[in-house]
Amino acid sequence: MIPAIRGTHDILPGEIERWQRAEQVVRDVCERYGYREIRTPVIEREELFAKGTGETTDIVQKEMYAFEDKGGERVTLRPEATPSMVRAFVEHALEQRLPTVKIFSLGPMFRYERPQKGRYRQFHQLDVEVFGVADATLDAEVVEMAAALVDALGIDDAEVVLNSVGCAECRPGFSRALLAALGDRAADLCGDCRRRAAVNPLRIFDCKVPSCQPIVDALPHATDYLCDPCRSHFEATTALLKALDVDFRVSHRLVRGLDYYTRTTFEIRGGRLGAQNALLGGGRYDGLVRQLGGPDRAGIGFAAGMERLVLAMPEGPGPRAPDAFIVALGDAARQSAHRLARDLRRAGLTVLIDYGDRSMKAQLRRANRTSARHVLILGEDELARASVTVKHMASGGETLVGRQDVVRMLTADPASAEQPAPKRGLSVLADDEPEGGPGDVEQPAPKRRLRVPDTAV
RNA sequence: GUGAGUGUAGCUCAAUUGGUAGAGCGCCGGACUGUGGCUCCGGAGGUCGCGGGUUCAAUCCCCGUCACUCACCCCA
Repeated sequence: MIPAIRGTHDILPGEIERWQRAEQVVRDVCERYGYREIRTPVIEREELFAKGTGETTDIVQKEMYAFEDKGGERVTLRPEATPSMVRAFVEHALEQRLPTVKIFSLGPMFRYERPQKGRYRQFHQLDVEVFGVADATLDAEVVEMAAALVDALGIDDAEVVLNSVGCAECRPGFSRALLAALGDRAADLCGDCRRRAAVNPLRIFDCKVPSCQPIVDALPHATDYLCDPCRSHFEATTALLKALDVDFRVSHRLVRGLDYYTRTTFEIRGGRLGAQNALLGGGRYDGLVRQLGGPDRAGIGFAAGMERLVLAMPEGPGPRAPDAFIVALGDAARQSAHRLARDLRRAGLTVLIDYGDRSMKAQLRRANRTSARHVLILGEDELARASVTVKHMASGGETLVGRQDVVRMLTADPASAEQPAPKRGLSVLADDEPEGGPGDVEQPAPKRRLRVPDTAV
């Protein structure tokens, strides 16, 4: 056997249903907030992340799948989405095409890290970005949307954490204040923290080493060192968030690991996730577009870890039960059975059938395992009478139905009659008959509701 | 990159103080010549992660290695 690459994983039937549910919710929420989907390549120039994500970050320094391609180009599998989104925004002048540039993307990211719970080498992110809007009302809306997303996924033990890390004007002052406050206690910090103090003092707040905690607790807070514009931006953000009834906690210890963040940063943390408890994280990055060679435009967004969202989501329904399972007995019946399957499928039903010459018992056992609502038995008797035995699995009841009436009988069940609108493009052959087939005693489970696209703008 | 724990049937796990392995679930079949789910009976399925060492003999002991899990780190 050739096993999967470390840190990658297959999403199998049984688990994929959760993913599909998560992706559906994600798309719905994004659409409701006015975001348009874009898809960017998983491979980019290495330079994009060196400049975008930041040369000093661990992501760029040691986690990228970077290599030289056959043309001698330095390329890399993307470790995160934001720089690609910025690139696409600039490269296609999206601000000329969209009224407001609110875009989202869903796809795999790659980081060479040691796998653990909620962390993989190939993982998937939802990425949400807005370009060209500097106003604090957007900061609040983005955070509120992130909270709404988590809520819509049914994750109820999540916590919104907020902070402001200032801007290019005021952050250097804060860094100096940090170092000053540290003073000679810097020597008592752990090795990592001493390294952070030299490279990126803000990250000292991230430390979990117990011996560092008293020192870190005594450090000044970023929000006390904001310049006037940053302060009022933060105040406006928190005020609107309160007005929007978003529960959040301001934590001066929330510092994000990427270099480009300015002003608002936030994170949503969830339970049952182990150490990697950040469901999503993001913030404002007003200098990034320009830094990547674009116009001077504000930016804000967040990325959510799909694996983590799926992990934190409550259990949902399993796969949809098939409408029918066809049992064919004998070679003569088998061809007819496949024609019946085709006709029912054309009418929009989910229909399964067994293959090969298996006993009736074996076929029924398989039918039972698929939770099919009906079993359609087609043997020599039925063939001779041009009919089909329709067995309702839940009750065990059977009726002999004329071959030409089977489609109508199964499509006319009361549950699907409740939803007359859907099945776009499928009903070519189906409902040319009047409603209400032959008296149908069966009471099948209701069909899953089809989603009606929200066309409101 | 560091640390700890774990690798035995498709899945969840036993056992052997060193004598080459079992259960439950699942799968296939039978009891029921064309009727599932329950029950009973039978069957298939294992390089005991991989490599080396010690030994008459290793799934068990030793060394190495790989993988998985969790944590550090980092981050979604």
